[in-house]
Amino acid sequence: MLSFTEENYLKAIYHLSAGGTKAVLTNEIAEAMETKPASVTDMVKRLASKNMITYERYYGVNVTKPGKSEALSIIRKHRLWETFLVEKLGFNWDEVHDVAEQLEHIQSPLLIQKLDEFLGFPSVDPHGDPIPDKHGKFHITRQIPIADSSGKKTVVSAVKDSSPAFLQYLNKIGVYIGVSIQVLEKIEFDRSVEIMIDGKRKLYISKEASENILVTE
Amino acid sequence: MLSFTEENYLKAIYHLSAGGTKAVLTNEIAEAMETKPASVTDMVKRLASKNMITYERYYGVNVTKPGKSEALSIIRKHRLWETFLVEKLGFNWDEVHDVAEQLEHIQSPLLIQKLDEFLGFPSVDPHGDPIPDKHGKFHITRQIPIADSSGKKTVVSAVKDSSPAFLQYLNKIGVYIGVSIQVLEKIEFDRSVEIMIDGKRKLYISKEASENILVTE
DNA sequence: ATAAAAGTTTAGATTAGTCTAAAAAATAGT
DNA sequence: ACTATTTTTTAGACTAATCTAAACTTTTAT
Ligand SMILES: [Mn+2]
Ligand SMILES: [Mn+2]
Ligand SMILES: [Mn+2]
Ligand SMILES: [Mn+2]
Repeated sequence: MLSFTEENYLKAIYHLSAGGTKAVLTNEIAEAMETKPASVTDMVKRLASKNMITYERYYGVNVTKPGKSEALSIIRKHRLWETFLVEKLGFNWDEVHDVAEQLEHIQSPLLIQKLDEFLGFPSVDPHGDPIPDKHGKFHITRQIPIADSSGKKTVVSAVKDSSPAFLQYLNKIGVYIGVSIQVLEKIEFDRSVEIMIDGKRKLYISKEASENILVTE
Repeated sequence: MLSFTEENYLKAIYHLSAGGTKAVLTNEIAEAMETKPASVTDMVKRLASKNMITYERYYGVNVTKPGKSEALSIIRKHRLWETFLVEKLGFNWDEVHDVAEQLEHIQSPLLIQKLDEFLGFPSVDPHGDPIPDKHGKFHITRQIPIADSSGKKTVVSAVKDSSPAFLQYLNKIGVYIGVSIQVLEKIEFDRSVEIMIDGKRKLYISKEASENILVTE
């Protein structure tokens, strides 16, 4: 049984490890968790003693198999709750993250099973992120930033940055999951991109914005 | 901002004070919270310093106006979540309490507003308990144990004990909120009661059981 | 009225999670 | 190869929430 705080650390570590594929450093964790490195050292020892990660002094941590499974369960809950908030309660996609950060810690397998069923076993959350199934499996669809797309008409399938600030900007310019989008021109000077949204609105977006709007290749 | 633990203490104190009407003793709180009296003394000092209760040494605590409002908000959340679990996710009424104990601590006024709306602004939870509105107001319908009812046909409107053990027994004998019920005879020997359920099933229930099945007078 | 019992509080310790400051190890630069 | 910088760890302290054991009030019973 992990505590609330341990769950948050483990999830952050899992994300930083790119799905458990690489070692994660103390300072990275401290930055992600907005705590001090000294606190991280304490916590990684605790998580290591619970076999969620392996820890080697001065080197970093790796997520173990049980750690991955635990992290995926938390991510599953987070994304199911986000889906519930948008699909059933009528939240906007920029309002759900903080509430889901709380809801993801509720302990009840029955609740998650019933919620999943109630939502019709969704495979992606409101930001286009995949929802792991109860065994931690999910489809990794190749998603690329629009700037790297071919220039043909495609469809927005996810956003990389889910911060309210970015999502609210997307609301303003009419970009959402499922909208048609086409890259008309890439400006060499500042790497900004001219796009056509929904086949009718033309506008320029910054390099940063373009890197956070993803389409399926 | 109260912590998770402070919220639980405050709610217990509010319930023990019968809605904020009487003083509550240290040992009562310790028993309700399954902690030791020494821990309660510490906690009531904290809650008093946050103006949720007033505390007088060796005498007990009283819930303040802001304390009542806070407690009612937690109770509102608890009962809305229980209603959600039963009405929308298909939980049985004996499965919801422990999950609601967790969900009641989620902090998001928007969430509760939207949940209330999604549920159609319910006024009672799955156990017949009233749900306070956003201002903490609720209807106190006079509910009495069936044994004290007139002997005419009435309708079960609430249960006093919401423990899984009791609710599962009620499931077994076919008693639920809204079922028709009639007291046929009160046995003098052990105060057990013969009842007619749904106009067709006759059976005996114990004094204890009869005291926990409530009808509207 | 005094002693015994019951109830409550204080004192001191423990654990989780955090911090600052200092020490130690790893890395980079000359 | 040696020094300087960066990164990480340790040591020691703090708060919230808990406990046990001892001390103190209040209540009850003779
Ligand atoms: Mn999120
Ligand atoms: Mn998301
Ligand atoms: Mn309940
Ligand atoms: Mn209830």
